Amino acid sequence: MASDHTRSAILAAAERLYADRGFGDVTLRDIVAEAGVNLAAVNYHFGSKDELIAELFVTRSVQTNRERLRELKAAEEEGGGRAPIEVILRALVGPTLRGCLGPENQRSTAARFMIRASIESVPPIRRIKNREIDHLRKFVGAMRRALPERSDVDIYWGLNFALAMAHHTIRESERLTKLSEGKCDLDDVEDVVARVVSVATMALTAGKAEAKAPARALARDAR
Amino acid sequence: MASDHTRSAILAAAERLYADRGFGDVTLRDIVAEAGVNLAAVNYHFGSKDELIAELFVTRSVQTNRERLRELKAAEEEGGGRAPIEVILRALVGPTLRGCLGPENQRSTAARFMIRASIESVPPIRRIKNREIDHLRKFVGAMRRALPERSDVDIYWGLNFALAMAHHTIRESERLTKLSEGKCDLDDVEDVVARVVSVATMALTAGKAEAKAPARALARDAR
DNA sequence: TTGCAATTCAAACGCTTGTATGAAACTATC
DNA sequence: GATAGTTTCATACAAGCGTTTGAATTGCAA
Repeated sequence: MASDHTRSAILAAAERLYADRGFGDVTLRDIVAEAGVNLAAVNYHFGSKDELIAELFVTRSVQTNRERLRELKAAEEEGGGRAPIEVILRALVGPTLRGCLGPENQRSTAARFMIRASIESVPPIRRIKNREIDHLRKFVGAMRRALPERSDVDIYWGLNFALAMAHHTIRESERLTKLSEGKCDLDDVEDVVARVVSVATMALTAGKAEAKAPARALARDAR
Repeated sequence: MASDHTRSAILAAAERLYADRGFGDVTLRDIVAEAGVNLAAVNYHFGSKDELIAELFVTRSVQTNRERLRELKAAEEEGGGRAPIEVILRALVGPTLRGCLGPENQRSTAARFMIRASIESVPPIRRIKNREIDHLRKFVGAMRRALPERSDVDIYWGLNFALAMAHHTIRESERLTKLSEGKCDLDDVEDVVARVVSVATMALTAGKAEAKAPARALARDAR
């Protein structure tokens, strides 16, 4: 089994290069040069380039998913099997946003890699994302419990919009910064989380009893 | 100038192939075979592969942008220089959604091409999207006029979330259908538009006077 | 130390890609 | 109907890619 040195050097180099330059123009030769290993090592240890990318993405996304479920479970246990919708939504989008946003200079390689994965979406990554549905169903279940009078259709749309706001904000963070001339502070991650959760909560609760508080205001003072 | 036959045959074939199989695995040789023209014709008429892709995307996106601005202008003129926020948002997301969603079997090649462009985002397309900011500023202006008491930051976030919901729904329409086991009807485009507009309106008006109507209901019967 | 499996290595393979070339075939003008 | 300009064509090019090969090296167990 040796020391795994070569294997992890490849993983680290690949993640760094993909994060910096995207999947499109990073070749295996770039990766092995950065890692200081032989070209054939990639195929020896991973089988193929796609499997290398897949392993990188799987590693990072199970981390995020685990964090999501941890928050969800904690919230539901605290509430005796039923968590408030805001907290569920926060468990859904919080880990992703925290993992990908934040001050650029202190953004981890992993974070930058996941942003790339979100923007470019190469085949091996897409294949993995398609298997994420079971994971999302757990959130659907929790949301149903939190909003028993809401129709399934509304639940699905609410979930879709929550993910939409989180992922799009990550993907287009640069554009939003430019459009707003810096007025939208994407480094204040908790403010972003609060905004997304607030809007998603409104989407899910509008029309019945109206969200307890204006929701925005209460989420706001994290700032 | 001849008949332009070759040029447009290439454009049509390229759009069709990209729409069907994505940018990743369509080569120039595939395109010229489909178009029934010579390989060198692409470089003769377009200069390079990237310029061909760029021309395809520019053509389609100026169509969408023109439609957006037409709706926006009509609404503002009708309201004497100030349109209701719902109508502005509808002008923003309506054309895109109508252009990309709808029953799959009657979805135009152009629509499927734009969905691909939204998912895969190759370099020449990304370059063009980055120049879209000026276009968005016109909507920022309209939104400011509609909601003069709202801060710029809130306006930008509202715009961001509206685009997020529209684009993400397009990108992930397949996943949403699968997750909801068909309960979310993505072929009912006007319902999707109404949902996005409704949520975005709430996001932009929450905390002050509360959106006049549940917004959803009134937008609903467009169908 | 010997033997064996795991790992590393340089080199090459085979294929595909976008692009360039220069001759041939048109088209229209005078 | 010769001429000039445009467009098409077969073909080749050069580069880059992921992958494979088989020999060399290493590390560990007997």
